[in-house]
Amino acid sequence: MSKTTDNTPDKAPDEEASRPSSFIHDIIEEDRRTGKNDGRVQTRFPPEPNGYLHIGHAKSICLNFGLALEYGGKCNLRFDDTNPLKEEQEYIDSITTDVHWLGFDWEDRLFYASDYFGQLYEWAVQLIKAGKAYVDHLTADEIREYRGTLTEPGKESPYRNRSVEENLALFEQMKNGELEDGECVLRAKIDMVSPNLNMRDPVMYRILHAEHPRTGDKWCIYPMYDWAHGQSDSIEGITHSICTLEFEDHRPLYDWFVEQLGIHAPQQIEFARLNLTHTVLSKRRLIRLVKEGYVSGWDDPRMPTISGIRRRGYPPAAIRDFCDRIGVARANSTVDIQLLEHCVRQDLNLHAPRVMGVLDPLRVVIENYPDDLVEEMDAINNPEDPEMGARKVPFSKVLYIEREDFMEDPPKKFYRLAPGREVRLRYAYFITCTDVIKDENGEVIELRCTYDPETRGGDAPDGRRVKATLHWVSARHALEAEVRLYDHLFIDPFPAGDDLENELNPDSLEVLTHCYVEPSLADANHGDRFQFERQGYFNVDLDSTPENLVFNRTVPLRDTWAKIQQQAK
RNA sequence: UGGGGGGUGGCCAAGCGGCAAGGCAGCGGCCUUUGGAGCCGAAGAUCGCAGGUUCGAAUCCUGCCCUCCCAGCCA
Repeated sequence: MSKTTDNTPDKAPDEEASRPSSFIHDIIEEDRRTGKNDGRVQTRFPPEPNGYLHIGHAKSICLNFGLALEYGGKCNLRFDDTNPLKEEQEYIDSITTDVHWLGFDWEDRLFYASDYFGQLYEWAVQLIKAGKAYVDHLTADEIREYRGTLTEPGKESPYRNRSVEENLALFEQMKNGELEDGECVLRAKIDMVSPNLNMRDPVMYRILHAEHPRTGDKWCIYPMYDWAHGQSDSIEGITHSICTLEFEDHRPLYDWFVEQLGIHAPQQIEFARLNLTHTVLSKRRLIRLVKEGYVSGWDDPRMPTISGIRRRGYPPAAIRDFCDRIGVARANSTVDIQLLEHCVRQDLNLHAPRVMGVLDPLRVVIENYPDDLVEEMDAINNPEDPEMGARKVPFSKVLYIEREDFMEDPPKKFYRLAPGREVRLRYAYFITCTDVIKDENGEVIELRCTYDPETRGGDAPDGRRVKATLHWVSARHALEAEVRLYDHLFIDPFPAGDDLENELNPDSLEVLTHCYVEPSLADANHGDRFQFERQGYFNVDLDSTPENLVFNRTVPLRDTWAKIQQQAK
């Protein structure tokens, strides 16, 4: 993969910079101190290929790959593909794309749980021989009944004490496809009265005559998560197997299998998954949004999916920064989405070239400007980074400015253009509004202004000041564009995400047409990110063509004027 | 009313017995050819509650309250 500044995580161990601290770092550092695993750090990111990755996964990805980077270890990418009924190649492809996009590289360590089906089968036979596993012919319903409840102990299956020979023969039949789906399962023989339901003889294998994306029809028995995951970790020499809190109750089982087999024992460590305000991050709800058409797809720029935020224009470095800042802990929490937006702005402020674009155009005619003159004004590409250079922006007699930058009868604190008032056009001239033209409905359709030739570039030789600087675009030279404005998907900061009809923000998407942008944007490519001065950060959408430019508003600039207006209410 | 977790300013989160970091949000001000950015400043915490141990407790002990997870042949 290509390594660019934009896409390379900076986690090299350094002395002074404040290293992230968390209970996981503490565990790892203690392990290194005591020489556990020879001081090695090996992690993995283990997605199930049954959906698209979202910002919550990014937290796990940054954590796992980040720890490996910090401690000179390795992080594998492993697909947990043990359920052919739900998994598809499409998801595998999107996941690898997304992890790479986030800036992480698993080199030659791309693995699949299905790589280990053979080994898992042998180990299962080993457990059967040790009297630690048995084939159970109870139906699914019966197994549930026998499992007991949270407060009542379970009871043992009548098949629990079959002989080793019988179990071996039956398991062989399961593997050979001689039995029907659901006819029986292989179970671990542990403890039916354990207060931890996971220990009440958990199912290890079920029969599924299903085509697997990678192993095809080679297998008709598939391992359950608990049986596959820890053993896969062990095979790969994982030292710290990091997962989310809901697997905490599975840890005793994870440890039990590894101990019975006498194989390398990774340490499972659980952390709290990410929740974000104004959105949902559960796979089920995200699927509904897509399948029921509330959004245009998995990559709709309003979606919290990696593909969605990528299309929206969020830089991967901003996501990484966000993941560093939210920390890792065991307390369930919901992070304010404003922190994510802050990280996006901070990255884009430094890296996005500035351009001018008018979203809601108001025509301005400079009456004392020569009819056919065109001047090329010098504009700085990024005041935060001189290395980004400068460009020329054409100026002429007829311009467009932002409609909201003019008020006929301005309130107190409104510094922008008004009748008789002088303001600066960015990188161009001071202009003064001399007349307001309206249509028959009284709506302002054009402004007449004069300019001061002495102020070329934006400074007055006599030292006089103006209170506002407006962005603008030359009417003759401007490119027409469509601009899509986005807002939070859900109105409520803590949506249940079930009653979509009422919970979704009806204004989460606003499409603006007939916007005008400066001509330099003609060569912009898909994904290119810009700051439209005074408005926000935008990128070129996938739908954009040279004939029909389309921009997404990634995130607006902070807007203190809007705040003042709010306070006035 | 079984088991396993968690409760530190509005939101995250450090802290690991010596006297509550930091970030986001919010609030002032400075600066500014983006009302952006940047800079400066102030404010904000009975550390879930109640006891106890200790010279000293957010940190240790006890009890209580609240909250999250678990009864898939999903992961």
